[in-house]
Amino acid sequence: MPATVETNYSKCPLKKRPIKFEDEVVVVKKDEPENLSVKKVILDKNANEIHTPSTVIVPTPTYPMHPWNLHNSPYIAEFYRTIQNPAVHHYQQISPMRGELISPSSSEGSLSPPPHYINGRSSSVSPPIRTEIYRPIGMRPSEHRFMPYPPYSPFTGFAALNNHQAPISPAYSDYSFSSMRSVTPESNCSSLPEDLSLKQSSLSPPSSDEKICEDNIIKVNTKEKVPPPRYQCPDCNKSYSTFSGLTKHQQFHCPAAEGNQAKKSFSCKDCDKTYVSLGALKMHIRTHTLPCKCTICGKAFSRPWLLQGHIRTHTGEKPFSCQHCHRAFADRSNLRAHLQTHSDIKKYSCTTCSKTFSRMSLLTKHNESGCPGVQVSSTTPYSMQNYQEQ
DNA sequence: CTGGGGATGGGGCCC
DNA sequence: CGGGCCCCATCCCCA
Repeated sequence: MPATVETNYSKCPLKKRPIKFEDEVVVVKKDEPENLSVKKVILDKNANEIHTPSTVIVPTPTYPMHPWNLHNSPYIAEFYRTIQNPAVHHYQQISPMRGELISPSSSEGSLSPPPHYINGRSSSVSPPIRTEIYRPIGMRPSEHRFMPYPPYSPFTGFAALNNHQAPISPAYSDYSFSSMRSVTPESNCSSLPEDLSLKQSSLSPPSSDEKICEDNIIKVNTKEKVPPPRYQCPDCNKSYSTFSGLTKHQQFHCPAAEGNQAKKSFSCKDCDKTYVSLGALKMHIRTHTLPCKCTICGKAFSRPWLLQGHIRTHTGEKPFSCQHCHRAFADRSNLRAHLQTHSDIKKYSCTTCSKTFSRMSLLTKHNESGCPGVQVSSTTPYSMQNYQEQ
């Protein structure tokens, strides 16, 4: 069967993200010859073409069952099968390209993970197409510890197993490969058997609290906790709990790295606004698309919480009340402005006549309307330097 | 004109 | 990376 490359938008839940399919893996149910239904699962031959470290999506209860939900790694695809078909536990894998059996026909049909995914990175050499069994024989779906919650990265977990190291926590919240870490095996647990596939079951990947011992019993170590990793900036030694935090710091904040790298800018195509991050630009684009619509009056807003505040104008809800006069407000900012009216010391003062104002806008008006001591130019906008905060 | 309330926009930060 | 939240700013309106 020739490899085909297909761009398919129709089944992509995100609609805009094409999925490339290259090969099919045909999986035949092995131990029930009377039921030779061939289960076709479309897999990506070369997972790293789709799963760049930044685009890996971890299975969630929301849509773990669809092979087209970008979870089309062999792992996820097999996971999809086992969950969908609780009766099917045993598989053989047949290469559709060569028509040959590519998995050992061990009675349990489980395989060790392909080296292609070791450490979550693809190797330069493409591996044979293989799939994995996650649930051991006889285990009911409800017992399946690889149910897709909490979020679990099959790449990280199996990568660790394959390296004979303690697996990564399924609950680990940072899915990026850069964040992966490993720990050495516990002393009272020997390293993993050379080939997990020869053992009775290939259990679903344990959490970081668990160790696989030689008897394949997963032991939970409640004492030993892997400390959360810190990501340190090599330039200023500031550390961050997430890799993305460090990246942001390096890109935009690190004074030591100033000038080390070109600062990226992201421009809006609908207007001339430019932003330092894609996220900021995306946020701005919402001000054009206004995706949040009020169901009562139809007015549209750029962000959900803006709509929320607007809906309060319909309902009359005022959750923010002044502790001094108990007057209630629908918006926290307006309460804050109101609180200024209770303060003897006004926050904003004119540097020229020393008159104070509760709000910046009032000081602005004061200057624009002609502070007795200042010459206001009609062409010069009011500058922040014209006032002093108290 | 001034002061204040109401409504909304947008950047930044944290999770 | 996105959502939620916070904070600041601004505009409009009214007393």
